[in-house]
Amino acid sequence: MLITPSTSSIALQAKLFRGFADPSRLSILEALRDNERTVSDLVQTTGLTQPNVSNHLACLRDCGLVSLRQQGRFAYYSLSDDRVAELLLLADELLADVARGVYECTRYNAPVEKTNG
Amino acid sequence: MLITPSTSSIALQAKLFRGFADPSRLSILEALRDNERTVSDLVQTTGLTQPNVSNHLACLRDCGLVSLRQQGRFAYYSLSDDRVAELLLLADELLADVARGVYECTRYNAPVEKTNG
DNA sequence: TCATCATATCAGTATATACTGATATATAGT
DNA sequence: ACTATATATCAGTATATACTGATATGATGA
Repeated sequence: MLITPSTSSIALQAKLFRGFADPSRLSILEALRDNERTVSDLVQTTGLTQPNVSNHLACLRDCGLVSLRQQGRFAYYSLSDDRVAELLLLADELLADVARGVYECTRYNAPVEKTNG
Repeated sequence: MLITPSTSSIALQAKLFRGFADPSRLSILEALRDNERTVSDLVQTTGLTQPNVSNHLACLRDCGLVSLRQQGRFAYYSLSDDRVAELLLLADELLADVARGVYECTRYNAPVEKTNG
């Protein structure tokens, strides 16, 4: 896209939203909504592989959405800011009204989800 | 990722956030924040090509983030819900505090931006 | 030191998707 | 009907990135 004076802040915002724009990262964020969790906690909760969870956590951390508290062998992750949960909540509410539209949005599908086999 | 009872709502939310998670779509949403706009308006404002703008608008519309009012040859687009603007605002505020982290997030780059040439 | 556990990182692959250029559709004016 | 204008759609390409399996790192305990 064209580069304008305000482009960089737009790009930043897009990056921020990309933190939320993936089912795996979202399920991690959801799991962190009430409690801090270890990586293996999150692996159990989300069903993702451990490297995958770690990778998403690194992204979320780089982007400032989650914080890390290291204790011995364990890495405790938590939401870094109340507004992360607020954004999730607001999205929930918006979704309640536009859900039908989102359901029918076939233009950009979520990544294909593999069933066992 | 693993499919659980709550997966589908997570997937929906991820789709919703993907509407916001692209610089081009964000600049369109920003342009719509105060006024409804025609497609060619948006082409001018964003510097994107017309097919590209139309494509993003179709996505945003399918996902319920923008509304269309057709009038003759012109298509007037606007934000479909106040909460879309609210989400943008909340992200702005969050960004103000985590901007440094987002800047340094090299894990997932924004799509390469082409300069003239 | 050796084994185990928790987590992070790496290489490679497959897929999703943002973009362009060409073209189709539709409306308005002459 | 013809032209111009506004927008949508299509085919094709390039890139970003989510994922897996293997491996590295680092802490704990025997």
